[in-house]
Amino acid sequence: METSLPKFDSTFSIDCVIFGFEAGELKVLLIERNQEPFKDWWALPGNLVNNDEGIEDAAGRILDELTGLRELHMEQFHTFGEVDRHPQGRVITVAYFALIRINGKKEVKPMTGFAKNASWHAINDLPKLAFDHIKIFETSIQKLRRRLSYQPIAFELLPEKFTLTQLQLLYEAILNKKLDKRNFRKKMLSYGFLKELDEKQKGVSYRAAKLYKFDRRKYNKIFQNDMNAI
Amino acid sequence: METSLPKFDSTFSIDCVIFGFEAGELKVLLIERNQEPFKDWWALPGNLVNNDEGIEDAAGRILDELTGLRELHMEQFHTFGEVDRHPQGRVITVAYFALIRINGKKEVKPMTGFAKNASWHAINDLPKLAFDHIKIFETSIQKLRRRLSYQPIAFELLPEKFTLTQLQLLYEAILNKKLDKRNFRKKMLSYGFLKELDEKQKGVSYRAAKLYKFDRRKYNKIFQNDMNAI
DNA sequence: TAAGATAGTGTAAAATTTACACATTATCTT
DNA sequence: AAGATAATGTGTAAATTTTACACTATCTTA
Repeated sequence: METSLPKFDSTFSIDCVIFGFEAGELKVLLIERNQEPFKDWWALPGNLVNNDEGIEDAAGRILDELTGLRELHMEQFHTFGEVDRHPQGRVITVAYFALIRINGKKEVKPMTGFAKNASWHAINDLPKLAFDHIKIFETSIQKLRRRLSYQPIAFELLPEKFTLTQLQLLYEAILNKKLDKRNFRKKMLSYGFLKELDEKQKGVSYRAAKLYKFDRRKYNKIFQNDMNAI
Repeated sequence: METSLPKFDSTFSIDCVIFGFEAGELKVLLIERNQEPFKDWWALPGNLVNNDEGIEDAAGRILDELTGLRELHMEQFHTFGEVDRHPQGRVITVAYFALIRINGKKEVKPMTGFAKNASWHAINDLPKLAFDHIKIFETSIQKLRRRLSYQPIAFELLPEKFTLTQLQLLYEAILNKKLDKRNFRKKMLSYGFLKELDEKQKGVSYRAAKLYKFDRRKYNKIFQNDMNAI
């Protein structure tokens, strides 16, 4: 498979680990490759960076092209630069994670022929991945966990209005451990950046929970001197 | 200065923020450039990555060439990829910080003609830096602060045998705030990874302090399940 | 042997974290 | 409409951690 492909000179690419939260599970968006090498394998969405675009811009563009998703929260987390990462030549890859509210957007449509398919996979049940993408994924989850404690990233994964139980389930999914309900709620509310709405959950067949919103303005006020955070 | 220089295609480089601790101050090693652009300016040691070397290796090599330092603790912390970072063309730079025990090695000798000089600068008193190096530096110190709380990096900056006061001064320098002596010592010792030696500080004109060593084996045992750390 | 300089030490109050269980509310079923 | 079902929402006491705070001990030098 790999021997007949042309070699290229040093190139530069971006890979994205796109996280979503659905049905109490943390998921990652993978594409099914439509090109050699690793044709038909699952992979992280990624592509080469153009010479005339900044890497942040490139990350946004690539994400859009491969998944049709735009304007997501994206953060760089590591750069991978081993010489043998790619069978066709030297590729240095800056990895980003992106956070998305899956909501209704369950269906994702690749915008290029590069990927023939894109779908969500539970992080505990990933298929075999192309290149060194499993390593990139593992690094991403470590960084995500770490940042969860000092950046308000959880709210990028939830709908605008959410219940405290949903928030807790998300924390549990990211941290991969159970949390105590009362303590979790007490702590979250104590920060003061959650705004209780006059609205309740709908469409559930049991007592509906109160909805909350993340109040970014308050968050910024509270953590402006930073170096603290959640 | 910049208009007459040739343009190059996209290239890939590494810059290092080299931290040292001396006389109670956190310092950074800068080189004085010997080439355009920014000839005679102070800059972070950095250079292009070769096509046949991994970026970790490149970081080590570049550091060695520009400063004569080897085998330092190095960690990647961010990649800078704006299109206009370099006047001669597009350069994407992976930034590393390196930690060094200044000890006797105060004199640093660049091994290439690329830098005509290298010297230590207190972080609160840096000269004007070439390119976007001040931004890289600022990012590095933020990352360093963050990592101080979950990785045993302080010990990379101290001599093998150190006093608790030295350790505290280092923490204060990195975090840029005063700490309480009794609380600091209590906390540090409570971790259990500092080994008290039967030896005392020498050459001081006052009561000599006990010396301690960082016991990495114990550290690893304590934090093997990690996600906690200091 | 006195002066100078830093090392080394303990405790109480405050704040935070942890552990833990049941009554409430809404829906659904019969 | 009564009961079953399913998740919401709530408080307290104990344990732990963090904070604030000041004096004696030890060594060197003059």
